[in-house]
Amino acid sequence: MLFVLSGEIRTYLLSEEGREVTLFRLYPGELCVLSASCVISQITFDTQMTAGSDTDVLIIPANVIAALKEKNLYVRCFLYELATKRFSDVMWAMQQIMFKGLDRRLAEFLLAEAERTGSDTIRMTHEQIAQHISSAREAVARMLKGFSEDGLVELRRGAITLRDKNRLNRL
Amino acid sequence: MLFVLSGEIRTYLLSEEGREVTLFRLYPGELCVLSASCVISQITFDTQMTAGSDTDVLIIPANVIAALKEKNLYVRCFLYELATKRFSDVMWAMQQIMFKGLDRRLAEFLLAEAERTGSDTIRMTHEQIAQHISSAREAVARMLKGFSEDGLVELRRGAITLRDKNRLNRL
DNA sequence: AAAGAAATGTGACCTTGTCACAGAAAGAAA
DNA sequence: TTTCTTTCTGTGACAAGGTCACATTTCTTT
Repeated sequence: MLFVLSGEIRTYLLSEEGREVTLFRLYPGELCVLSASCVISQITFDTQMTAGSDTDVLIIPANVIAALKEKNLYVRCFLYELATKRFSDVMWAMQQIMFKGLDRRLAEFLLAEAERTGSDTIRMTHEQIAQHISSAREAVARMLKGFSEDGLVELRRGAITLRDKNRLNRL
Repeated sequence: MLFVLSGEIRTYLLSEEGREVTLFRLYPGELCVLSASCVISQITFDTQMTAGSDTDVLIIPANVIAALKEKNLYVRCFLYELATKRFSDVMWAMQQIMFKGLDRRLAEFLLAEAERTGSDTIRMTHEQIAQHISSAREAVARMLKGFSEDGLVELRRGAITLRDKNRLNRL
């Protein structure tokens, strides 16, 4: 089981062909049980995790968790509760991917990133953005170009500056 | 909270525009907590349910569940455990939808239905099949036509008969 | 039979993912 | 600085599958 101290962890599904679907991201202070699928038998799927930046994590070994889970009902309950919380995160991602067009997803992501980092300039490559919104690099590049032509954003290599947040919001 | 006595319940997400994404199906003897999102605060998304055939269900009122959950830790744990089980179901559906082509999804669905009902003739409309595999009726119709031209299935109004399960499996 | 409803067929179009490169910008090595 | 290499980004062609708008067909009901 993981506890994030610093940095950022992205959790995603990986298909046989190598396609990725991002489920959620973990930030400092967050705890995640999906890596403990060996302990929680109800979790029958596999997920991948990768650090988006330099990251410190505490790893609690599976056998420790398993022992605690057997001994203490509160721990057991807590673990399931955590899993259920992630369930909701995943459902949010699923609705985004299934129901919203790429333009909205991209706009929402850019706005959320600006909010999170406290800066209107997002230092990320198209590739990274594509991973986060579960799309393809080329599609993101084309969409960003469109945004840029509409004066919504300004593009530089490795960075995107938001120029008109209101109109981005209106998508 | 729902307990299915007979029939079949389909649980799905509904978008603002009316698109549906099927999450899982419930059969007799199964219990589902997603309808109890008011009781389990970690569940922050909404789902829809619809009966696929005449169905009998036991409905356990939210306040009963809520009371039990507060009083008894085992009950609380059990509820979260159920939610986690559904989490896995949903992840399975998600992988199907995101990673597999329509041909495979359709073939797998037909084979699974034949298995489940014990008959090689599946009595369903294209519309219903499309709902179950979260696709569009027209796409299913076209794909079935292809299958039929390849001699994999035989089509009649309201029913599909599997003619070559081996080749369907090989998709 | 006739009318109506339900199921299916079809073509056109749009979005987005995929593939295959080409060009540009930044860093590293010389 | 020049050159080489890596990392980004841009672009066109294509395919899958969802959407829309109807046309047809088949079944039910009256």
